Amino acid sequence: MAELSVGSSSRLLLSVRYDAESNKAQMLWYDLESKTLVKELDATGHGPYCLTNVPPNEVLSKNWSSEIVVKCEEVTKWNLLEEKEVKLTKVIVDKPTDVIKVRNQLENTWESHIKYHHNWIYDLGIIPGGLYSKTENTEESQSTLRYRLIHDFRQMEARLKEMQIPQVIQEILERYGDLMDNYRDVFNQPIPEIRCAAVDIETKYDEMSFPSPQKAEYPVIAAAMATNEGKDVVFLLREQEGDEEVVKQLKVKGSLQEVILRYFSREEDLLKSLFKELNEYPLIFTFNGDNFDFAYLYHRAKRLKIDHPFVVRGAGGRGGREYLLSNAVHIDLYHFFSNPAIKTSAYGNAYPTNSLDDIADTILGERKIQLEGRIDEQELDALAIYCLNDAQLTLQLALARDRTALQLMILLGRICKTPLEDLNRSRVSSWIRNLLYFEHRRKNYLIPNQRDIYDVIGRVTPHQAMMKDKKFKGGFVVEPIPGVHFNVAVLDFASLYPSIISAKNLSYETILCRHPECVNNVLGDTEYWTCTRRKGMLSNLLGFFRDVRVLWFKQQAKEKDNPLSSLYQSIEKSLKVLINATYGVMGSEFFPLSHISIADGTAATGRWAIRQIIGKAEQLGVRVLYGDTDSVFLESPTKDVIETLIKWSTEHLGFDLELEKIYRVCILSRRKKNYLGILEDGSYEIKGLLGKKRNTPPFIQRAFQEMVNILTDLKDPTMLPDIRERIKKLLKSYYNSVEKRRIPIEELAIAVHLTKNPEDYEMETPFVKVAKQLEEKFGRKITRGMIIRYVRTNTPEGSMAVELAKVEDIDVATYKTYLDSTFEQIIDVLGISTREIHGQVNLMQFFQK
DNA sequence: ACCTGTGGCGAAACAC
DNA sequence: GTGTTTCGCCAC
Repeated sequence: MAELSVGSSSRLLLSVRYDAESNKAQMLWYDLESKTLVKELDATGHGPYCLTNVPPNEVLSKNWSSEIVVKCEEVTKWNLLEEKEVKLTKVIVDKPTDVIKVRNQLENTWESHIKYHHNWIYDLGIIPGGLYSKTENTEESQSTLRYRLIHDFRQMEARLKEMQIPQVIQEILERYGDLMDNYRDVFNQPIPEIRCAAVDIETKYDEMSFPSPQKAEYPVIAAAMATNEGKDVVFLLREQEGDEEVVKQLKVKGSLQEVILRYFSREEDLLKSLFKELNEYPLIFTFNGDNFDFAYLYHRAKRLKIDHPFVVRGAGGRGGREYLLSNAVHIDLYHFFSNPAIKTSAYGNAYPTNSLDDIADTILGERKIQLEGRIDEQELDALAIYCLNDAQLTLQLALARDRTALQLMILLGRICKTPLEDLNRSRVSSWIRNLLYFEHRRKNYLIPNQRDIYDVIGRVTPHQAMMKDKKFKGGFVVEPIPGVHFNVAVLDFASLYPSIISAKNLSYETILCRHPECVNNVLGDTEYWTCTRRKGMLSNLLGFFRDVRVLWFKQQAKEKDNPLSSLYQSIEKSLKVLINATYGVMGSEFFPLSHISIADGTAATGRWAIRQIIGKAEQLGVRVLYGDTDSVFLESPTKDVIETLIKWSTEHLGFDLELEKIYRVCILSRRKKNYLGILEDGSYEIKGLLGKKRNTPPFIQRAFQEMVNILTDLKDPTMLPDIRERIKKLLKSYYNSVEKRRIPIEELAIAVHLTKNPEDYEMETPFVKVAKQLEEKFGRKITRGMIIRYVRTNTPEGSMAVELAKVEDIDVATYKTYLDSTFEQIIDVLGISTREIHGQVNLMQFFQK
């Protein structure tokens, strides 16, 4: 990254907040020269406001309880829904909370629900995470920001010239000229090195319960700070001796590391020293700091009556509080890594739980240190190593693989105009909302209330009778043709839903529009139509993101010698996250800029498209064996057929169909969303089958794996009898092991991820019973997010926690039925019955005799 | 205050 | 007994 040119007078906008003390928006800059945090208050005189259709004099003549209305201004906005200019009153108030008071007094208000610091960003057109430099001209600084975005797309432009094939980009530029102009600043700014640190603490605790951050009744015994400057500090409580700082070589992760150890006899001094050190770094990472470490430190400091560096935001409750730092930006990586959009789109759902241990294992290949005995009874060195290791893992999570996580956060922040502090704590719907709000403000469009959208479009009844607790119908799943199929081609539509939204011009202001001529522009065979007169904002943005990602960033990211490769990989991933989530948020009742018809119409068009392909394939004489939402599985199609289908799709449907893969062997059971596909090179894909699920006992997973290994030898139908015999033999030995109780307890464990606290379940399932048993027996609080491991037993309760059960307790019959159902999904297709394995003859053999 | 969606399978409890 | 509901986990 060093070669990227950024002047030393540049600053990176780490975050924007509302500062209650000054009643102003506050910028938190990272100064590239001094490498420190610089705070700056808004100097443009911007104030909180909302819009209303009540005329200014009427607003002013209302009997406001105090001096909350500063002034009223007439403003003109474009109403996208109504397609007309509207004159509104901008009611400017003193404090952000006054907006609520105004909203409660006036019948119609707009934009009153937007957080003040977000509103400030939209109004000033600021890019959070962007690189800025101070402007020379201070004349204009009274009313505008004193910074200018650094335009640094020289690299990209040079590259375009060098390649001499800018046609693709040229096409994008022409189609999305306005967006391209506005987003290339966002896409082409480098991400400079930022000084940062990660923090972790340990406390004393009670026999019975996990330390409560709100009570903070036990002393902090250790804190560790790992930095990206090679400086690691551990703060330790050592009551008997005097305070001391030593530099010591400690063995962390198998290697000797130089660590600064600070010993304190008083906890107050430990905390003061930690807080002072926290001030030295502009960017601080924690793993679960909002829910534990920083919450604990905050309450502990209050209890001990010492100054603390925290700024607490949020009301508490289920959403929890946010513990910001007054002189740094606090990023809680737990929020980021547990965010479903990040988890699935950026990390491919790779980590099994959202614990530091599992995420570190998946991303870094390293785990937490396993301690023997209680944390608060360790030798001081062992405690220091344990605590420091957690802090180092946290830092590595943010910085590993070319700073992937940090880059993703900064880029998503830039694209979605969301400050880092908010981005890392909020979900994808907030990001997309902020992005769309910013675009509205940029174009002077009125941001509608959700009610306005429903008033104008009307309350359509989603397309067909719905299943209960579903708002609309989703994808179409083809009834599979069970059997062992050879040479199966899988064709699928490239990002179908985003393509539909883009190609069919779906957006809240274009769907079911009121122009008479648009009524004929229907979506597939649905009742919906979209506008032919104007381009929808959502559709345009999504199309732009998709095209620029596929045509530019994905291509460029592949080139290893490209200095922008790492940045472009992160941009490509950021765009993927947003593209993948857009259809989902459109179907969410909480998303303010949506109407149910957008999601319903998208899914309906998807069903139409896949049915068209199925019809065409059959017309070409090819059997469709299976398909799900955007894919079709074709039985031994010729190259010609595949090419014809792909061409036909582009020409007649307007969607790109692709040959995804060819399975040498594809085993389809009678179940949907369950199959095994073996590719030409012998690698395979298991989808949906029980043998792959995380809550299947390990020994069954292993047995299933062995069966799959046998199946990968399968090349043609003549080999089936041999394969059958090998599988029968394998399964018999597994049933035998279960019967003889030769499987270790650990291998029999069923692992279930709790989605609620045990007391909140309506049904007393085995895992709920076990969770409650564990709470009673060990006095350990079991909470949502934890994993319960249990085995099925002969005891009256029917199940037992793994750590309590013995081999004799195991209910052999239950495990045999588990084996049955896991294997039945594959073997009945092969012509083997479970009864046959159990030593009984099946019907076919009976008649053959 | 916060929150992407629907379709589908299997285990087990619950309702009758 | 059966049918329905709740729950977790997965496909897309």
